[in-house]
Amino acid sequence: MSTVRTRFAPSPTGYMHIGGMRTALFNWLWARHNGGQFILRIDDTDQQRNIDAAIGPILGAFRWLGLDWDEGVEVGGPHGPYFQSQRGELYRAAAARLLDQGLAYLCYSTPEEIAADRAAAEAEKRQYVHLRRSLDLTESQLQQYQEENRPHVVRFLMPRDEMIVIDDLIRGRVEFDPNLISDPVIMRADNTPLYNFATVIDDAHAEISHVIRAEEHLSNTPIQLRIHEALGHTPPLFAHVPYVAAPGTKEKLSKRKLDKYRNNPQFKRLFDRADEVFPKIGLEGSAGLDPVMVEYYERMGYLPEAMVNALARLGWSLDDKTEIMSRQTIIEHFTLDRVIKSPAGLDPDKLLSYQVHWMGELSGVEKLDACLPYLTAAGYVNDPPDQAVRQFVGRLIAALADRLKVFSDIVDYDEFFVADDALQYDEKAFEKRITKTDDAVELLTKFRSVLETVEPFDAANLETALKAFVEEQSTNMGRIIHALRIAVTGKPAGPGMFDCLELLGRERCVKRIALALARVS
RNA sequence: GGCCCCAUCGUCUAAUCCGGUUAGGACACCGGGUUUUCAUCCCGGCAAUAGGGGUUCAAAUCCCCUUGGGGUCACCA
Repeated sequence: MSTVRTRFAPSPTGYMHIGGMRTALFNWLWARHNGGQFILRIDDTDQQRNIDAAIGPILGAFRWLGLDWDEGVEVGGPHGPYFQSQRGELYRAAAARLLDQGLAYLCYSTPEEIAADRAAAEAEKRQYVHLRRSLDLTESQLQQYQEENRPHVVRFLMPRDEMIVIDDLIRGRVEFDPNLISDPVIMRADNTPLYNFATVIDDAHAEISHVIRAEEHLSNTPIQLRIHEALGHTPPLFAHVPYVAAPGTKEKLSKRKLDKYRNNPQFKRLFDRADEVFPKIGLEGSAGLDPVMVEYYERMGYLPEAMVNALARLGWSLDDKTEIMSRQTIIEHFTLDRVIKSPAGLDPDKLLSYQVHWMGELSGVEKLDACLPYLTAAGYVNDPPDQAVRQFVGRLIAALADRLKVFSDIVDYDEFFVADDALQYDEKAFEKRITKTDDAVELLTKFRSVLETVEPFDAANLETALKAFVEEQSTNMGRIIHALRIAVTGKPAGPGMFDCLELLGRERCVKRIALALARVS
């Protein structure tokens, strides 16, 4: 039994797409499930200028999600280098071999000639297939061209004799007619390789056992299969996973359609949230980080556990009911035969429900450490936060409980950090609960005096005090508690009222009530 | 357009390979309960085999056609 070796080979584009991440995850999962290796290679056949900036966010996404790689960029390994741009010799040698054996040929057809051939075919309503004109060149012509240094590419000579059969691990048996496939260019005129060629060399060289990739590569597979054979490789097994669709659609999720997604009801909420949260923490908003990127979720404060759980469930299931799965559980059960064939739309609501679950597994300290950076970035607390801040935020997080769904939610609770006279009020709620509730002012005024004497000033004791107060005034909780909440926090919703009071402390509560009272008149 | 892939609740999916389920679960939504608010939590409800032909005692499941969606046809990856 040979080892399972999978790979993910992103091009250095500077961002990590959600769909690509899901494909990477499946590769990683399959390797881990089988105790094999996962390789991270960079497909930069086009020379890249700022490679570090271009791969940084990609590696960052892998690290965030905890997808480690056994060989590849940064970690090295026995099959390096792991940048295609540094493997030129390998490709040139392979091309030379193919040329020697007559399995590839120099193609001198100019782009104009090819365009003309294509136009002619179209005019006759015939399917265009590359004409192999250069095969008809005489020995002397070839020699002459070579002496002239005439520009040429190398084309792989597609064997036309039999149907190409792919036994795809996900899609089953798929057949292609080679007579319909043009001889692919494998080396450009500048002697650099094309993807279809480079990937074959690299996969074989790295002894990749399973090529798990997006289904748009299915039509490249017959070519790659034949190139593998021509080179004498045992081809890897192929598994083509469906693409990830935009929420509620069957359309492939694409960064080029961002503007359209702003009108997608589910995505719209994510964009809006980005515009709300990111500027507060010194980022650009949805124009800089959008929900097609993995980084969006990281910056927003989603948990890697939630993301992995959600991504794994996109096109794969464990059984008929298991939804919540840890990384270990997923690794244990992940198999390619349970990957579905049809595209799946990312569902932000479902992602959030996983998030709520995994957030619930965290300890207070873990939440604290994750929330603090948001508060310092927003300027709500000192940087670095001192012990008093840590303690206060820790208590706030405890009071927030399940209300904190993603870490960045913490910046919504500015009322616990701003100066009393800078408190923002929800005007509608203020009006309803204070201005237009006839005895609110009176009750607030009286209860303020009570607050001045409550000792100790903690939630339990405050609750007792308020109950006694309500009884004494022959009123009910509802008459005062809402008014109190608005007066003290400015908002109609939030943590338990008594927790809010305790958190703020006597002095601030008393002052805020006075401030609110002053607003009425 | 050629070639290839796909098709179950609004969404993610189970059951499809190997025909027999009241077509199951989750998210969302709606209703109820818990809660001082919000959030959580608990209970209940709504809701699907794209259409048409076959084969069969029996079809979501096998076959064919139609329709719809998607991918791909580069000196991109």
